[in-house]
Amino acid sequence: MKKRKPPRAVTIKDVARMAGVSIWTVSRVVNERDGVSEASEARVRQAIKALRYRPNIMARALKGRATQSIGLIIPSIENPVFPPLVKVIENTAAERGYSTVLCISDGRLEKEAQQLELLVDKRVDGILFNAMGGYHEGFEILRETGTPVVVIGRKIPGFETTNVSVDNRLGAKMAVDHLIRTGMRKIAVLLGQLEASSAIEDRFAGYKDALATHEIEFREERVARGNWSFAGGVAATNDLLTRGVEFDSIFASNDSAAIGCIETLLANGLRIPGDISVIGYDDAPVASMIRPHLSTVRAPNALFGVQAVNTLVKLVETGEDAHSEVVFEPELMVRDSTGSALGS
Amino acid sequence: MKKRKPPRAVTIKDVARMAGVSIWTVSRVVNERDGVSEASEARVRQAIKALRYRPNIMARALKGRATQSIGLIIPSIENPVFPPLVKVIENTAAERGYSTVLCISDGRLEKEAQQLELLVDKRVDGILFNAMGGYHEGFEILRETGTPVVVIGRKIPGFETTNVSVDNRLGAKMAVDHLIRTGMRKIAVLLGQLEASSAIEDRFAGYKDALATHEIEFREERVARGNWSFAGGVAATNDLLTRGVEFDSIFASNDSAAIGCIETLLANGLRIPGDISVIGYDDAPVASMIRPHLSTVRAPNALFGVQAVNTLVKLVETGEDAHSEVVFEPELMVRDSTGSALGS
DNA sequence: TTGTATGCGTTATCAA
DNA sequence: TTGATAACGCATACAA
Repeated sequence: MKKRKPPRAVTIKDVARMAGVSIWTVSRVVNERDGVSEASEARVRQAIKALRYRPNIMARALKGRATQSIGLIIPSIENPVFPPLVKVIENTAAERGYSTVLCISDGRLEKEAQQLELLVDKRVDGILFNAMGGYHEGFEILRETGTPVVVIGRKIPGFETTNVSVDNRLGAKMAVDHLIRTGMRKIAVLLGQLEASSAIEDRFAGYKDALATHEIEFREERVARGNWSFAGGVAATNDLLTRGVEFDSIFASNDSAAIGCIETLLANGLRIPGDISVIGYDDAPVASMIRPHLSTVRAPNALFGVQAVNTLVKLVETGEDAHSEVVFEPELMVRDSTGSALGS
Repeated sequence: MKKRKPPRAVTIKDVARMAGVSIWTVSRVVNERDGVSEASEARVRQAIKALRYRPNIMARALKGRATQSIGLIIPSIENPVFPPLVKVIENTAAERGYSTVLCISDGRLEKEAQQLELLVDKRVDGILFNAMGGYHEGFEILRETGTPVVVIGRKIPGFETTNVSVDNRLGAKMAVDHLIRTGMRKIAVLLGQLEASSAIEDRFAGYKDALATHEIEFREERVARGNWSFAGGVAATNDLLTRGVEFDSIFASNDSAAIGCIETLLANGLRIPGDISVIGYDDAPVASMIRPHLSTVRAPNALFGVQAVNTLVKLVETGEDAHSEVVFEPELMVRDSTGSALGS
């Protein structure tokens, strides 16, 4: 069992010694600040290369400078909306010179709080927080330590921060409006568990908005709740079916559930959209992979992620404490799981 | 533009002062080492709580102790195999007390090297490296600095490390064997781009193995290459179709491509598995969401991720430099896109 | 233009 | 059982 050779020991001192200058000079060169003669600079650079010197980020951070890393908290990575978001965030952050510490909260409030604390301890320069929407007293650590945070995807009621979100309520209304435009009237809705995420309730509200706009009566029996997942969609649809609820279309509040829903309807011999129209939410990549191609609502994830990172970086680098808010509008994606608009 | 209040300033000194002891005592208490009287300990704990003291990890790291974080490099997060892997890795790492710095390499060798360097600079305690399989001289930084690394998913030829991988060649052979057992003989294969990943070539080799075992002639014309993605699957299948190649089944070397393939076949009026059998690889969640449910090969991702983290943590904590190797066996998942076995 | 000395928050050494 | 003090590697105020 040979041991690894001890971790690198070449410090700024070694470079200074080799270049025959003081550490002050080396420091200036490394940080690309002027005040160093060209001759010295050249010698320092040479020494740096020869010694393969790399500055110790810990020591820098200890001196009060930034760690050049941000934290990212998301509830899940298996929900297909998140991978594209994570990708664009990691990418944008990297371009801006920050690395990304990933935390997955499983949508549990205490875990969110605990991860927030962890990230603060790790001295990340800022945090991108895709919260479930609930408030936890542990969140106050952000205030106490002054750690910049941008809450993404939705807002946390009662906890004022900078926000970058998508209008879930509007998106849901757009989806249901579309169903109504294609002649549907008996519209069932698939929701996630009550306590899961505030986004769910926003989408529920949008559903009701659409109904109200078109003066369609809301019926509690047309609401089915399950997990926000494929299995949840299957279960909720079966529930609808076995309860003998009358419906001509379904608004599933996320794509995974919508796909489970479609699967179940097809398994029951129903045609889509012939017998039942189905519309999802999120426009996950799968949406255009399944048959029939799923009509859905797209959140502008790329824009969204870039905006979130840029907003956070601005907060970090200016040291400001402004509570701005950006709300993106979703976009309706009409594909094959819903009929075409009537008349009009 | 109000500025944020300056970051927390409560240090070990403040605690010592408040508790009326020296920093030595506080340090011992914080690190749960003995040699402190109960009376002192109680006072210190009280002060810690009152002051909301939290140790500065940077200072600790500077003193040579670990950063309690690991780096994770993956080529993509949008390929559906990775989210479950990332999840289990983040989770296991967190349980072991490590946070995860995520880097997405886009499958580019230079980016892999650059991210390796970044992670080393960030002083992560170890790196989980899902490499594309190619070698880059930048990898040597791991050697130079003695940073523990576990290469996961596949091996890097010519770069000896600790490895946790899945036998891609065997998995591919299992898939094609299954096709053959169900009576198929004219088996086409969908591959990713040549330079993309060594896993692709391993799976290609497994395909040839199966053919050879059953004394079926290998025909170059039955090979189609595209991106390892839905779009790639569509393109490759169209290629096969327009070239008029004869085939009774397709082995798509990943699930996304398989789904693109199925989409294309169905769009061309072919029945699955009636006319053409299709088998994928990876058992991504989508595999069981589409119709027909996709037969595929599953890599034991959960086990795999746990094993990878544990192996890395062991390397980190023991300081050993052993080059072990663990190879997991894949599992055949027979679903509805292939026929049932004949005779036997 | 360059060097010296100090401090950042910890842990570890060595006395007391 | 404790305390004072020296590193750790770097940035910087102050001197030269």
